[in-house]
Amino acid sequence: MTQWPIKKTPGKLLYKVVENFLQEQITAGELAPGDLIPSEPQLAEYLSVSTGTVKKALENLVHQKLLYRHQGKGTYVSRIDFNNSLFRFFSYGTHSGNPVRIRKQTPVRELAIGSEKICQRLHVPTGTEMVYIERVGFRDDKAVLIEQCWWVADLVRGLEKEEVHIPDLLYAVVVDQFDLPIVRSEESLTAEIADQTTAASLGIAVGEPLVVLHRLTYSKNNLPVEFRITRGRADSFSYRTEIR
Amino acid sequence: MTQWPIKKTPGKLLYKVVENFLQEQITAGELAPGDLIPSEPQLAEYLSVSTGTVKKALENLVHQKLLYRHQGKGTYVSRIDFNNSLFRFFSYGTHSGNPVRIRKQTPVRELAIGSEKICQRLHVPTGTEMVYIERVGFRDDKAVLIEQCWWVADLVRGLEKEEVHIPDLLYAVVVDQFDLPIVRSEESLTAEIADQTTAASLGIAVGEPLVVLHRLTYSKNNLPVEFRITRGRADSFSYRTEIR
DNA sequence: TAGTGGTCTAGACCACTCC
DNA sequence: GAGTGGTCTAGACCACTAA
Repeated sequence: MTQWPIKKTPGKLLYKVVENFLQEQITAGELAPGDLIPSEPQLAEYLSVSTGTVKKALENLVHQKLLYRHQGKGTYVSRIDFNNSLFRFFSYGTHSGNPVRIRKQTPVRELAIGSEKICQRLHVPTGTEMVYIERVGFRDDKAVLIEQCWWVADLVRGLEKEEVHIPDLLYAVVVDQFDLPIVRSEESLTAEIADQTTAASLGIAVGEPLVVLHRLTYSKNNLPVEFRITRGRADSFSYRTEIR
Repeated sequence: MTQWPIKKTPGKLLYKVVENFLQEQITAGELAPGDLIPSEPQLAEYLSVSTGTVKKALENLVHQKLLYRHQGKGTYVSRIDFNNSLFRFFSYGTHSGNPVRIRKQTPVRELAIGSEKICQRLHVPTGTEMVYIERVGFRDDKAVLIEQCWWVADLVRGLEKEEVHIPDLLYAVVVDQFDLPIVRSEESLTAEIADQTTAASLGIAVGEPLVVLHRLTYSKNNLPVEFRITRGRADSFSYRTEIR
């Protein structure tokens, strides 16, 4: 974080002012995921408020998962955690609820022109060039899910090339090799039945139920960078919540 | 709340002691949904801690949605809110995201013996008597979802009778007529394809995708009282979240 | 007007981390 | 030992609600 512009209170809540200030720094990319932010007394000094007010603001941001804190170390900007994806509710065999490792292959990676629908999702003009990636997830050598990913090509030039190794977590490459910080994702879940090609890839019958996850991933400044559709067998999916 | 046993600090966090104390009062039913609890200074006095500590405990419980507060009035025990059900992500026609009113009919209500599976879910011996209720949900005179409900018969004697009017929210009857407070529910979501009977009831083809919701509802003292399976058309369901 | 929760401050003391 | 966040206290002041 370059410099800390001192905000004063107009008629707003002080702790909200502190929250908004930090939130803007984060979404704008001034504070990047993993960064250490100034300590409570420092923030209090800079912003001319008491440490109690800073503490309240930080507690709220921690609750929103934008920050995390370590006693004795400091306060850090959170990294996105894809373990929070709805897709971790696929168990694929064991219903124990324990996380299951899915090995991934990448049979298709190529440059392509984005369809109207895909381009709309990514907020780019229809016909924009994309890197299209298709991945298959295996558990115990059995294909259990299929991902289709569209990346805005200008942001990840060369991702389509065979030389670039893609690990299980695709986002790791993008962050490391293309300097494209991944900040957050929006997901939506629904159900479909398997069509001919999906069924063939997953080794199931046409008409079997699938759980379908749409994911739109953003970089800093709310810039959409990837749209992804993941389809998996429904028979081992269950998402749990509690109502109060 | 009858009497307030004064808790002292062993070596635990004070605000956790206050939280646990209130939480126990609530799950045990000493404090019922809708009740007004003592004020901050009163709790601080009774429990021999500062108001700041009480405030922190209450804030945590508010965040857990066990309590809610009104400035100038007081702090209350929350009532369960079924609008938080995963099922409100059915839109049935409009994808606007606005809540849509589903009118309900109750074609089947009878006493029945619970199957092994149902009884296990409700933690009662296999063969326990149940009130079985089947409901159909309509939107614009089109059947869009089907609910099957199993209630432990001993807790709702007479619910199977035609004389008992059942409104759209079944739980209202149970709370009002049978003095059975509803405290919380656990839900799990998955997908299936429509079988013969379900397809017939919903007026769709066999093999169409369904979203299936299992719900286990509890009264006070963590007593399971109802198990429910709801099936609805998948084509207008989508559940959204955000990852950070 | 009295009582409630909501905001904000000031400061003591502790536990943890790093040097 | 210095710096960090975590807990706990004490109290001032404000905004809202009710009688």
